[in-house]
Amino acid sequence: MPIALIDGNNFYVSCERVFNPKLEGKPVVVLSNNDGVAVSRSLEAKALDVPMAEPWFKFSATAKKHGIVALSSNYALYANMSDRMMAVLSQFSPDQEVYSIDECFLGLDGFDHLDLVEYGREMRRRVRQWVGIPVCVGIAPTKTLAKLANYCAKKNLAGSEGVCDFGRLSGSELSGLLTTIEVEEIWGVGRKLSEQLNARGIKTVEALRTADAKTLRREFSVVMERTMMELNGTPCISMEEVASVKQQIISSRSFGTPVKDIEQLQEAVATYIAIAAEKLRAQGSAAGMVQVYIRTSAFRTDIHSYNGQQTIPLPAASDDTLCLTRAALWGLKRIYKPGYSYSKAGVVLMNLCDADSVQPDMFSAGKDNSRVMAVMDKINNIYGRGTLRTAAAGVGQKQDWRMKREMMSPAYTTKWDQLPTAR
DNA sequence: CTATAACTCTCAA
DNA sequence: CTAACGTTGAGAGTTATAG
Repeated sequence: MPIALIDGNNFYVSCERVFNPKLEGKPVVVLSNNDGVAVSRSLEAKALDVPMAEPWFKFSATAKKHGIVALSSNYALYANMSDRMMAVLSQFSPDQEVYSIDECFLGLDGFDHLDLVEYGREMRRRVRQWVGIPVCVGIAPTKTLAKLANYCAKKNLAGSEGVCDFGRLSGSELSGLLTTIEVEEIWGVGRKLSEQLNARGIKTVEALRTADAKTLRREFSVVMERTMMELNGTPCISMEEVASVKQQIISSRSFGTPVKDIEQLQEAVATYIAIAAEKLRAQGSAAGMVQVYIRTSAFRTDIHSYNGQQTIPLPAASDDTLCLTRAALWGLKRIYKPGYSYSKAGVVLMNLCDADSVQPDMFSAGKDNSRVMAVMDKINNIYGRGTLRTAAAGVGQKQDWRMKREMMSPAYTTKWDQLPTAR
C-alpha cells in the first residue's frame, strides 16, 4: 500500500555542486537551453527572489550584483547523475517507477513491518553519501499523497526533516496539515485549475479533499475526480514499472540567434531529425508521419510573426534518418517564407508503430539502410551525437542556429578529457 | 447521424 | 551595441470531417 516519492533537491544545481563544492552555500542557478531562463535554483537563489523560469537577460544584472552563479545546463552530467541516483534507490524496493530525471516512486508493499520514516532516512543518507545529491522523501498510500508528503518534507512541515510519512499522522493531524497547503501544490493542479478552484471557494488541499465529488465531476473532469479520490487515500494512479514506448517523438530548439536563410533552417531541421530518429530506433519504432515547423519569436511584437507547419505522411512507416530527413526537408521547403527572422524550428515523429511489423510500400521497392543506421547509432553512442551525420545536418559555415551555452560546466562524468586534473 | 481524426488546452518536470 | 523568454510528452475534451 504505501508509496514513497523521492525527489532531488534543486537537482541540477545539486549535480553541479557535487563536482564544484565551492558552489555550496552560494546562490546558484542553472539555465535552460540557449541560456534562456532559470530552471533550477539553489535555496540561496530562491531567497534572492529569482522566480522559476525567469529569463536570464532579465536578472543577469541582479545576479552580478548579488554574486549569483549562473550555469548553462549540462544534460549529459545530469542524466548520468540521475542514473546513479536511481540505481541506489532501486535497492530499497523491487518496485521502482522512474518518473522524471530527478524523482522516482518506490512501491513499499510488504515493507510495513519497517519503520518507514527510518527507512526513508536511510534512503537520504545513502544517496547523499554514494551519489552526493540531497533528496527528500514523501510516503503515503497514493501517488498524489506521496507527492504532497514530499512537498511537506521539502518545506520541513510537521517536523519532517527531509522525510514525511502521512501514515504517521492521525486523521486530525493530517487534516490540520492539509488545511495549510494551497490547492496549487497538488500534483495535477496547475495555474488554470487553481484559479477555477479558488473561484469556487476551494483554496486548500483539505477543502478539495472534502468537496462534493458529484459537483466536482460535473464542473471539472474525471481528472479532478481522480485527484480527489487519491487525496482521500484511494489509489487511482498505478505504478508503471516499465517505460512504455512513446507515441510521438519531438525534437525542437530555439536558435542561438535568429535565422533568415533556408540553408541554415535545413541544417537545423536535418539535425533535429537525426536526434528524433535516433530515439525512434532506440525504442524499436518507425514513424508513419513527419511534422516540421518553423516560427518567429513568440515574444517580439516589433517584427512580423509567422508560424509555418507541415505534416508529411510517409508512404511506408520508416526509421531511416535519410528517408525522414527527405520528408522533413520537403515539408520545410513548402512552409519556408523568405524575409522572416525565425527563432525556432522543430520536428515531430508521429503515428509510431513497431519497426518490425512495418507494412512495406509496394511502389518504393526497399532501399534498406538499417545496417547503416545501426552503425551510425553505434558510433554516435560511443563518440557523441553528431559524430557521424548526414551532410544535410551540417557542413555549413554559418551556424547561427546552434544553441548558446556560454556558462557550461565540464562533462565531469562522461568525458575523460574534461576531468579536472589532480595537482 | 456516428466514428474517427485533428486540433486545442492543460499539466508536469 | 542591442536584444535576449525551454523542451518533451501525455491525456482529456472539443471541433471538424468522412462516410
